[in-house]
Amino acid sequence: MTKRGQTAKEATVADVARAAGVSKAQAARALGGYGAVSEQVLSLVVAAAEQLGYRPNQLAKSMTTGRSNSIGVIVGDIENAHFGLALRGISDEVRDAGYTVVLVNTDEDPEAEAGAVQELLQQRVAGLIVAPCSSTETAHLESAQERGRAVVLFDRGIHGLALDTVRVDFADVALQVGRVLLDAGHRRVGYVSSLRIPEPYEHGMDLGLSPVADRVGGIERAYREAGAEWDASLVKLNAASDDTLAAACAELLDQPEPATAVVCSDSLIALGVLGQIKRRGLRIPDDISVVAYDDFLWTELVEPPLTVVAQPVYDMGREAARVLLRRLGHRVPAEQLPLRPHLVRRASVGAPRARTTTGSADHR
Amino acid sequence: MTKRGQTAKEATVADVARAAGVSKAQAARALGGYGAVSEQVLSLVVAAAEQLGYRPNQLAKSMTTGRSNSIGVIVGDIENAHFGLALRGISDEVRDAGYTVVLVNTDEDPEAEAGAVQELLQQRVAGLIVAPCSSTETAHLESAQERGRAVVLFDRGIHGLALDTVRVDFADVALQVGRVLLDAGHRRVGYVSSLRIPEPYEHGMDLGLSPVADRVGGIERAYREAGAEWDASLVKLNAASDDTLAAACAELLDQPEPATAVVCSDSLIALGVLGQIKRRGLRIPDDISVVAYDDFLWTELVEPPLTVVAQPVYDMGREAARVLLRRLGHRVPAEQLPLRPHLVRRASVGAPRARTTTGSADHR
DNA sequence: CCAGCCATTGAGACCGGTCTCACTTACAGA
DNA sequence: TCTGTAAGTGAGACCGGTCTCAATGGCTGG
Repeated sequence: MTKRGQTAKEATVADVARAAGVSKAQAARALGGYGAVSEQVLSLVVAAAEQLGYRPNQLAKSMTTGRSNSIGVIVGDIENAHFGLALRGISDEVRDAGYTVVLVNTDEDPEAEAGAVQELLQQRVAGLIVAPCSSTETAHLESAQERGRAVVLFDRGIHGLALDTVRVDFADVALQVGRVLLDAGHRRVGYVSSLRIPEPYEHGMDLGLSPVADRVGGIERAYREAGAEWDASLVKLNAASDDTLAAACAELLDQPEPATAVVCSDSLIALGVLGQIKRRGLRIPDDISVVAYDDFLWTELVEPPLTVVAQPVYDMGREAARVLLRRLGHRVPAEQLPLRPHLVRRASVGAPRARTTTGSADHR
Repeated sequence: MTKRGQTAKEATVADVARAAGVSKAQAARALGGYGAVSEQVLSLVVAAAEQLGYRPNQLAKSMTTGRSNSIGVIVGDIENAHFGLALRGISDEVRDAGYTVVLVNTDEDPEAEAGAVQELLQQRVAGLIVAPCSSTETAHLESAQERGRAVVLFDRGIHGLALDTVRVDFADVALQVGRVLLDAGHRRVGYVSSLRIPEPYEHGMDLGLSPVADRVGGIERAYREAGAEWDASLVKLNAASDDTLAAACAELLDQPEPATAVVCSDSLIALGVLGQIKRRGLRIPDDISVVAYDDFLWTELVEPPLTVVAQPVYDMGREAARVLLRRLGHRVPAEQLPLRPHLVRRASVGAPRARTTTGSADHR
């Protein structure tokens, strides 16, 4: 019954044709469900295929047709639940259209990202969904686009690139975040993100179409509109590793005039920041207030529950996949999934501690 | 400079050969780095390739050589940080050997899993790493094995299948967990897992080489050795969705003699169980003790910090990849990564509440 | 009864690489 | 000078599908 040979050669159309006593062309037609095939030939071929355990070779199919059935997904860090969930959305949506997902993790490294694009293009994926780790180094994406490959950007857009981008607009919700902190009385609010940027953040710096731009901009605007002071030096980017994150926290917390509130750009950052806060023995929200982006289950279970900005990550993934599929000529629902973030107020934001103005921190 | 045509035909070896004025065979040799090629031809070809923007077609390469450069990974739920992290390990290890990862999410559905195996086999992946969602339905994995494809099982093994399996041995640590609960005075300890099993759990049921078997077995053994009572009906499997998880929690908590401790099979389950506990207004560890498998950052940040069994998930992923690569004839470090789990005692285990023996729950 | 149309069929080219094989040429050793 | 060896080269088969094209045969309308 079962072949013993380890390198069991797979049966090919030619094998099936031979077994069924018809031409290769006819067997291929019967198997592939195209062209004209008589009942008789059909059943002969189907029986032979069954008997030989024929399984079409997707590689050969892709090669001849030029159409691939896989799409490439490039993310900075699958460990990040944000991407995990998005990936799930992509995967679910794309599967219905008959595609599989080739995943590459870049560790938030632009070079690795460029390499991944190359590799996936060589693998002739039908299209690419990329969560770019840099808003500035984009040559590889442009080149992919130029080669006529469908590319969809996820989360982060890039100015001046005519690439489809799926991202949610954080302007409003970020403004809300700013106001919440402002109203609570905070004047020194930190922002921590893993976004790659060559230099430290400054006022009005172009962060591309990154959500970070929206989010920082929103807070800034809230303060500006209220005529309140806003310190851009408390925006800490490049916190992609444990070390850099720790450094960012140190800069925010271990200074004469520490931040009294910190906004975390995603749940992974939040986890790290929370750890740093805990290590210093600071209490939330008495000593420091915290707001995080992404509403994952655990944010409600920590003490105190975190005030967060919820975003429909799963649907964002689906939407990215839909945009891509559309570009590939598939029929997908025309309406766009509503991708609106909203603020979930819980208990991690409070009034800043009354401090002496002498500038010497009094904790620890 | 850049082609305008959208369907920009990619340059082929033949194109390069023509441009360089050499034969296709020579161009291929120069480009592929095999066979004998003179300096002169080499530079001519390289220049021509450069100029045409030649990019090898991985599909064609795989087809002719029969060697694919992608490996398939099938998991039940990428959303689960456990798999996310493992995937990362796999991805990192495999990339060094020049492979990419094709990922399929099965939603813990055995049928979807079987379909995924088919699909990936048709795509001619070099090998498969599967975290099987069932310990009983395994025909698709056997068949893949029989076809001479390398298959490595992750997390869950299957009795009687000669498949390489990467899993950690939980026997010792599970015994520890059992003793900790026993010593704290618990007599009714629940276990919640998403493992698919046709019927409810019973004493001595064969759960295959699933970690759940180890874990439940360890607790059971601790109680047996101490001559203490152990109620197998408190083992709740099949809790793969929000609903089934809620149902399992209801069965454990909303009964005359509720469980006084609950062990969560993974972090996703723990998140769900914690939510259910919170909803009921129960307090940890006063009203109920909790132990969870997988030590993710958030488990230390909840109140109280969770007592957990830590396992080297990332390394497990790497090890699975290594086993697979070895099977594919690659050289990888011979020693096996040590995959030892250990108990991290934090504050979520305490003594069960003294209860009246009348059997009426007094919470709420 | 014959042209015309259509369903069915097989031969063979093609996709873009790899690789075998035969052939040429250069050079070393005898 | 002759032979043996090795490097360099090109022609063409091959992988496993798809698809074009021409040929065949049955059936219909005039």
